[in-house]
Amino acid sequence: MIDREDAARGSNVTISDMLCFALYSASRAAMDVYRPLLDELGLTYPQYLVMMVLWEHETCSVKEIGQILHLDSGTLSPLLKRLEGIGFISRQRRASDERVVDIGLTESGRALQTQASKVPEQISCQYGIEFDEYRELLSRLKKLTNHLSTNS
Amino acid sequence: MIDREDAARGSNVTISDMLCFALYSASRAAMDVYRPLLDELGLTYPQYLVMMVLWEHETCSVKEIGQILHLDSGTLSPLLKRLEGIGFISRQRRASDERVVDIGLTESGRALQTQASKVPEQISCQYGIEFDEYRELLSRLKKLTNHLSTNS
DNA sequence: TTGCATTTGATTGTGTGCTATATAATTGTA
DNA sequence: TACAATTATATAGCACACAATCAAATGCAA
Repeated sequence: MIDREDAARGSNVTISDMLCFALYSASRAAMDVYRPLLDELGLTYPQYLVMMVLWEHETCSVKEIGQILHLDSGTLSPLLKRLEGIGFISRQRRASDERVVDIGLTESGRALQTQASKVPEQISCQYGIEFDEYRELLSRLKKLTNHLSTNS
Repeated sequence: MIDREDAARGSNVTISDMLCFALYSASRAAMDVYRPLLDELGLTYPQYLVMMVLWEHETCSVKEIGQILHLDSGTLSPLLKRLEGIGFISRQRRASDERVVDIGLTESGRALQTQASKVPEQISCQYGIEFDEYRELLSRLKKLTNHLSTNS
């Protein structure tokens, strides 16, 4: 927990001291690195995330995708519609439970994985950090996110 | 730099391995913690950031705010207009260089700082990490952002 | 002095991401 | 069996965030 004294000097906290702002900036900077590579695939970053989920799982419900990516249906429904419109996914109601919409890959969507498989290696050399540090940072971020998401 | 072998197995990279996704999730989780507190101030998170800049600097040009927050004028212009509409800031063209718009605080905007000064202390106990770790993470994130922003 | 290059901010269009709400379907309880 | 509670998804509205473009103003070189 942050030092009580530091917190007490709340009005002296500047933007540089804010972990939230550092996360916000780092997140956008990382997405900036992805953007040109994803532009070549015809995807935005959130669309790429959904494709990553489907390349890994082949088929998911909207709810499952939402749980994996921490996105709610208000965000996912229009996003999935756009991906369907582009032709990378298919959407269909589950016969056994018509509340559920199953999301699957089309042939185009599957084929895109070949090109997309180059993205991680293209990205990895741009982070400029050693693999150990990458793993350490990844681990701390996951822990932080889990904590923030469950302690509200 | 990430291990070449790991990068070569690019198609085996899952979302859990992605630093970018970890940043994206952590950023949104952190903003989720701010939201109820900022709702009480009548501010969104990006608006709060702008107010933080102005509480620190009193007056800034649009360009300066953009540089501090890494936001461009396409994002800032409507955001500042909304803050002006709420009555927390004023906008006015600089007489000596009419390309520049100076952003200042109104009395309401200044007064808001008193309430807002409680936010950091309210937030700090929710991160669930020791102060040393907070500082360490902050430092690594800044380094990463600087690296990503300058090596493209 | 003039004209081109550059800078600053604004606008438009698009894609999220969040909140609130609506609709339809399933589950659970009396 | 019937109805209330719950679940899943979709829609609407709003606030960004980015790209592209435009207009106005300033700076600089010839």
